[in-house]
Amino acid sequence: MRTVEVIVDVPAHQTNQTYDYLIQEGQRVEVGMRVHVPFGNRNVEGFVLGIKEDAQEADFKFALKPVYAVLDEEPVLTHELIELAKYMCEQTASFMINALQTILPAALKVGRKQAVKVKTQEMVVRVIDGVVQPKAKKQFEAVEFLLGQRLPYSATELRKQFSAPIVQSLLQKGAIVTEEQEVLRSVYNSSVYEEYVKQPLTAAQQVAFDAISAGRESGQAMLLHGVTGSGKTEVYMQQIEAVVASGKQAIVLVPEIALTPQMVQRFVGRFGEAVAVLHSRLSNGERFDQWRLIERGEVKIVVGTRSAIFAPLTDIGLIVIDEEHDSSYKQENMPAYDTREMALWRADFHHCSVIFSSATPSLETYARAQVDRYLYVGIHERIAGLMMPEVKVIDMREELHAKNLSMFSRDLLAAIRDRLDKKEQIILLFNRRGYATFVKCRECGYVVECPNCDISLTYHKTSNKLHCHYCEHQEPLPQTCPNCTSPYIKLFGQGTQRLTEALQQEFPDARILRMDRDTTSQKGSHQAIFDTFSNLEADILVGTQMIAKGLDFPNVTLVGVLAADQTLNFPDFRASERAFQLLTQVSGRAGRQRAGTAIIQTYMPDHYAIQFAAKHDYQGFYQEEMKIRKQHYYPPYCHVSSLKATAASAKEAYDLLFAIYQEFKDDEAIQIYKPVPALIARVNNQYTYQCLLKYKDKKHTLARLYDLQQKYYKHNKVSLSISV
DNA sequence: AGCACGCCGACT
DNA sequence: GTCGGCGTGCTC
Ligand SMILES: [Zn+2]
Ligand SMILES: [Zn+2]
Repeated sequence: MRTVEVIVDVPAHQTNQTYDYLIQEGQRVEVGMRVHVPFGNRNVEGFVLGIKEDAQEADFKFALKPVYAVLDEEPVLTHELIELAKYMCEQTASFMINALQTILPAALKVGRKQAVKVKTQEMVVRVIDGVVQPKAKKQFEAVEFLLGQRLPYSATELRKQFSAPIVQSLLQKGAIVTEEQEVLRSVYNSSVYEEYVKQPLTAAQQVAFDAISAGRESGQAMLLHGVTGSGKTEVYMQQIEAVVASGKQAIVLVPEIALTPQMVQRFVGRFGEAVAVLHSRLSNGERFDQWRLIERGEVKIVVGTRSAIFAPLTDIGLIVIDEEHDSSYKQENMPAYDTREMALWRADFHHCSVIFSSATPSLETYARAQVDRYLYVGIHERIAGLMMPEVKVIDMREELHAKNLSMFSRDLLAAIRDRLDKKEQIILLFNRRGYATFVKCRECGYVVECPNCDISLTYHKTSNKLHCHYCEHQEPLPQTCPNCTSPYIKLFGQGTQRLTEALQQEFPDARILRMDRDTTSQKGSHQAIFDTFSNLEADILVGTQMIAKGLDFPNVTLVGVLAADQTLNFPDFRASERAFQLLTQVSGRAGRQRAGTAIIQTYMPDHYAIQFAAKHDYQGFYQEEMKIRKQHYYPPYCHVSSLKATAASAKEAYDLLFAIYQEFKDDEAIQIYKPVPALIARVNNQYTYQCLLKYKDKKHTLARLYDLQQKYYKHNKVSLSISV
C-alpha cells in the first residue's frame, strides 16, 4: 500500500511533525502537492513531504486514515524548496508549516478560504480563410489581419480594433472560432518599455566585472562594494546577461522602496519578456501568475523584493542582492528569516554565486569579506570620472544662536536659491519617523489613542475617520477634545507636508513635488512624480527615505538632509550604521552628471557617522563602528535576537519571560537581558514583553529557543516569538 | 491551533 | 441533580 507523509496546517509545536495517510485508489499524489486530510475530528489541508511506496500496516502504531482529496495536479513545491523550508526552520526555530507557507504565494498556501481565480479570456483560436467574401470589406479586413497574427489572439482586442458586430458576424459565419483560455496576468507591458541599452563599462567597472566572472567559476559568494554612482547595477546586469546566455537563470533582489518603476524599466528594457517581477504591491492573482510563469520555465530573470528569493526557478546561475545592507531583507514576523542566508543556501544548492551589492555594506557582510568568506570586489570611483559630491555639515545649534528658528539653515536656503537661479534641481530628504497624521489637542496636548492598543490613531482621508494601524478599531474624528472639551483639536500633518508648505513660503515661485507614502499610495503616482521631476517640470523634490534609493536624476546638483539626527537617535545598536548608510546614499543622489553638493543639517555635527559620511569614508566608519561593536559585544562579534511573549495579561507575559530569563542566565553560551515591555506594549489588548539575547553559537541557541516553545507551552495563553 | 474529555462550583 | 467553567491532552 502507498502512504503519504503530510505536514498539516496546524502551527503548533505538538503538531510539528509529519502525519501518515493512506493514498486511495485513483489518487495521483506527488511530493510537494497539497492534500485535504482528516485530522482528529476535523479536516485540514497540508503538504505532502514524502511518499512510502510499499508501506505495511504493521509499520504504524496507529490506524491510518485516508487522504480525502489531492488538491493539485502538479506539485506546488519543488524538492529544493522543501529542503529550503527545513533550513529556514533551523535558522528561525519555526514550525515547518509556517516555513512552507512563507515560501509560497498566497494563492498556493494551504487552508485559505478565498481561492485565487485563474483568469480566463476569450481568444480567437482558429481563422478559416475563404469563408468571408472580399466584398464584405471590414470583415474581410479583420480576417486578413488575423491571418497575419500569431494565434491565439484576444477577442476583446479584436473587438476594440474592428467592432463588436463585425466580430459577431465572423463568429456566426464560422470564419473564426473562439475559446475561453487561461491567461496569465502580466505586471508590466513590455511593449511600452524602451530598450535599456547596454552601457560600455569603464575601466574600473571592467576590473570588477572580470573579478566577478572569476569568482563565479568557483561559485564564490561576493561583496560588490562600489561607491554611489560607480555603476554597480550595470556590472551585475552584464553578469546576468552572461548567466542567461549560458542557459541559466538569475534572481535579483531589491529593497522594498527601491523596486520602483524605473528599476523594472531597466530590467524589462534590457531583457524583455524573460523577466518576472515580484513585489509586495502585486495582487494575489498577479503574484500567482508570475509564480506560474516561473514554474513553467518561461522566465530567465526574477526581479523582486524579499520573498522573491523563493521563486521556483530550477536552474539558478546567479543571485544578486542589491543594497545588501537594507533592513527589509530580514523578515520581522515569525519565520524571522534573513534573505541573505536563504540566498546563500540556494546558491549552494545550485552551485552558483551570490553577489551582495552595496555602496555601504552591512558590517556583517564587510567583516566576512575581510576574512575572505566573501570575495571582495570594489569599485572606488564614479563613472565618467565624476567627483564625489561635496558634503557640508551644518550645525543647527549655531542656527539657533543666530536666532534662526526655521527648519532651514541659512546655508541651505542660500544653496537652494542658487540652484533655482541656475535652473538646476534639488532633492530634500526629511526622514522623520512617525510619518502618519494624528490628532492632537492644541490646548492640553491630548492625543487620540486606540482603546485597544498603546498607539495613537491615524487619520484616513478616504473614510474621514481615525483608524488604528494595529487592530480593527476606528472612530469618527472628534470635534472637541475628549479630555478638556477644547474645540482646538487638530490634525497634525506629515513631516514632509509641513516642510513643503514652509518651503513654498520661502520660495513662492519654486515648483515643489512631494514624494512620500501619502503621495505614492495610488497606482502609477510614483511614476507620475518621477516623470514630472525627470522632465524638469519641477525644481524641488521633497520626500522621505524613498527618494534616497533607486532614483536617478542627472540634473540634481543639491541634496539637503533636513534632520540627520532622526536616524541617529533611534534606540538600536544599528542606529549609527543606518544613519551612515542613509546619509551616504542620499548625498550620492547629488551630482550624477555634474558636480554636486549635499548639505546635512544636524545638532550632532561631530558624530562619527555624520563625519565619515561627509568624507565618503566607508573604511573609517567601519573601523570606528567595529570598535564600538566589539566593546559593547554586538554583531558582527555575536548574534542578536529578541524573544517576545504575548498574552492577554501583562503579568502572564512577563512571568513567562522571566522564567525563561532565569533558566537562560545559567547558559554560558547565551547572554540574556531582563524582560522589558515591547516598543508598543499593548496591541489589540494583548501585552508583549521582550528579552534581548546575544550569542555566538547559533545552532545551540536556536535549538534551545525551539525547545522553549515546548517547555513553556501555556496552552493558547502566552505565545512566544523569536526575531533576529 | 482546535476540539473533546473531564472534573469541580452554582443554579433552575 | 445538571450546566458550564477551563485545565489537559491528542491529532496519522
Ligand atoms: Zn484638550
Ligand atoms: Zn488598536
